[in-house]
Amino acid sequence: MVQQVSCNDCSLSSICLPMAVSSSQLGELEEIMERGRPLKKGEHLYRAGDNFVAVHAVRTGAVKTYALAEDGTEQVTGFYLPGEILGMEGINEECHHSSAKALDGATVCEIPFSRLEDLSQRIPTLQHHILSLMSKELCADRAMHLLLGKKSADDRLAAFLLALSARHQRRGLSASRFRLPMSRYDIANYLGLAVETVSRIFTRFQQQGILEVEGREVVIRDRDALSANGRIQVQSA
Amino acid sequence: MVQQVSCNDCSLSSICLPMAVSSSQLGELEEIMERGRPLKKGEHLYRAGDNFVAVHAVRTGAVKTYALAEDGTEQVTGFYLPGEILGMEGINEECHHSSAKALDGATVCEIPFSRLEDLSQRIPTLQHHILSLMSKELCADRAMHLLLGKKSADDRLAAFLLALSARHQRRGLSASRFRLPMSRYDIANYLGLAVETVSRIFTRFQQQGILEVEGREVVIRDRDALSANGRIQVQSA
DNA sequence: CGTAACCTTGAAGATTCTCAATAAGAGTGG
DNA sequence: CCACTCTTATTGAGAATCTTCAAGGTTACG
Repeated sequence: MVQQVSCNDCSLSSICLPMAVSSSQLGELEEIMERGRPLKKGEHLYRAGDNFVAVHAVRTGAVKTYALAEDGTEQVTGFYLPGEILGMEGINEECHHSSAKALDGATVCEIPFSRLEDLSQRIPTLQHHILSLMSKELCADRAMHLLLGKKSADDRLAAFLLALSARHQRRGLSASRFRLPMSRYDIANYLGLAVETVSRIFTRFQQQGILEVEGREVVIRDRDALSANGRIQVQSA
Repeated sequence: MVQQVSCNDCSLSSICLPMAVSSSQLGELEEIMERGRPLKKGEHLYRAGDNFVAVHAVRTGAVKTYALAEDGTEQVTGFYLPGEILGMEGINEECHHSSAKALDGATVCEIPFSRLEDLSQRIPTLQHHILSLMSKELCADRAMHLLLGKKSADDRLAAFLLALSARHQRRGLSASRFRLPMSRYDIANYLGLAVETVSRIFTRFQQQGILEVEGREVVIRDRDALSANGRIQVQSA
């Protein structure tokens, strides 16, 4: 039932793992990964506590990762779009520390980690790419730390939308018009805000002509104004 | 001027990079690293924008990392204690995305990254250890995301102190009595709070008999009460 | 010993949250 | 295909945590 599409035929190959290996070595990578595993909306890719055996590349759809606080409340820790790799937080301890769940439907490629490690041992560019990927996640986490620690609700939502926009563009899609794969609840949760706050800001951004919003469809009409959130914290005196 | 102390003689070897290599391979690791570089209080180890050439292991003292927002305000993103490795967020892009500065005095070992990568290519356990280290940082970042997104000021400070306590214990030091290497300002900044808030909570924790605080000296008197912050968010109905 | 950085405490103010109610949408089953 | 329900989204008003502003006190260090 799993579609055995070659990485070569995948539109994401240029931004996904294959970008790190030469075409002659691609076969080795393809050999270890299981491609095209389909997930229904809400289905788990893995749960916190599961044995860590593989990292995953999103092929279609979107996936969110989340952790549960001691009191059972959920904290969304990330959203993953096509071409992006998730699950690397499990390497240490060999079990997952968060859960991953499909938003809408999704398909993912599964890459057994121990075999990926072996392969990295033989392919320096692959080793470097994996370190690089993790480093990029660290950078994103630091940016998130700043966002949550210092920025207003407006700034957080603006930054979130701009980041999504950039990730769409990376895939060759429109940077100014896209569909949010996640609910307002997930956005709010991710940004450390209440749903109501997020909803109000969407409304206000629309009134200000910064966005056009219709449900989960978003059009960025004034990118500069959106970027201004967060930049002009204090008008230089 | 640089002390050439062998990793073998370093009390941190069991929790630092050497733990990932066999004693026969330790020489190779020691060969590439520069040991014991001393830093004065406030001195930078690297700055955002610097070329990324090496990761650093703290040997003595403490180091903080921080990023600057567009408006120039600082966001402290981490504190690093002896035996801990910092700087890996620079791998991607080959330049540092944050700055690192010594709190009090500190000494650090510098490990040129390209040579560490080469070495990892030949020593599987080292490769795994580095991935593991980064994975651990990712986990910590996710925990931070939860802390900043969902937890009260009390919970944040409590979690911070407990984490510090655990890191002290890991080095064989007292888990209940230690000195904070950073200022209230840095703590507040790191936790996304105002200094005044942190100061007030220290005072209150002391009044409640949870802590004894005298300047930067802290004694944890009631660990359970401290852990309770964050656990008992909602008393189960 | 003086200056500067750091820390504490109080009171007012603000952003964001919670509570509450309504509306819109998606999925389900008769 | 429509009624029903559950989830998702929007909007308003009051409440709360935390921040900002202000001032005094303490510690560190040249």
